[in-house]
Amino acid sequence: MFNEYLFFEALSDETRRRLLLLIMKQGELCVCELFFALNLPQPKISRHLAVIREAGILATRKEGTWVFYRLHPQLPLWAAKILEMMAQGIEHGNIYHQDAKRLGAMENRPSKCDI
Amino acid sequence: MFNEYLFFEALSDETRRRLLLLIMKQGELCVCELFFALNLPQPKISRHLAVIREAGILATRKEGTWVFYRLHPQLPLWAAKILEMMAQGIEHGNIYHQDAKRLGAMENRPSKCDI
DNA sequence: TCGTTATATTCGATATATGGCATATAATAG
DNA sequence: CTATTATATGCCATATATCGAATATAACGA
Repeated sequence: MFNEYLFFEALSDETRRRLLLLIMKQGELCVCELFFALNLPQPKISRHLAVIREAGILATRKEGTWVFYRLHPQLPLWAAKILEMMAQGIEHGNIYHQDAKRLGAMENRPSKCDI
Repeated sequence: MFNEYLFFEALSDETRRRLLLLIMKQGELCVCELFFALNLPQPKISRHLAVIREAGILATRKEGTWVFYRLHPQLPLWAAKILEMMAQGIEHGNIYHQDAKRLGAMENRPSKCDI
């Protein structure tokens, strides 16, 4: 069940907030897209995603070698609202804009493939 | 100006969430009341309050030797809403109940003195 | 099978946070 | 002034988080 301690811990790191904002904006993203957008070492992305996932905030879906992350469907309402408010409050920061921009410039995105 | 990094950092510690919940519920509390309610060493209370205050979440008012803490009046709306949702999401936990109970049992509370 | 791509994990070093205890400061009363 | 109460801070030990680099795993195609 959902653990408030892990939830707030997950939000306390900027890299994790960057990941969350992108995922929330796009609905679902695979690791390589997040990796490309944030322009950080892949193991770092992977580890931070694991922290968010283990907090119950993200769910995953596998498709071949890709792993897609999305908001967890059973996320408590109050937690979902906090994430919404967080996005609203911070999305105007430069870092988040740059992430979105890089993602937009990415070619051959798995999300956009028709399989 | 308000710093999102410090804001989420402040929410990531349980002692600080306990302090915030009590202050939000009561409107304003002095350190000795929070100290009594949480039943933790006074320096610990003081330092955690400082973290929340330095994050721009709390404002203080001095009255003699007492220092009263309340939500900062210029808290951004999105941040205030996050605090509300946080309270809603976690207030049913045992720890928070016990804090409120101890506070209720405290005698000679500065807040309740007529000066 | 081997090689490639995508993702996750381990390890060890370093940074940051937290805690306890003692002490400092500040305000007030006598 | 001194003593007392309320609050804050300094110092140091310890716990926890984060990082980079290397490596492991997993799925797929040739």
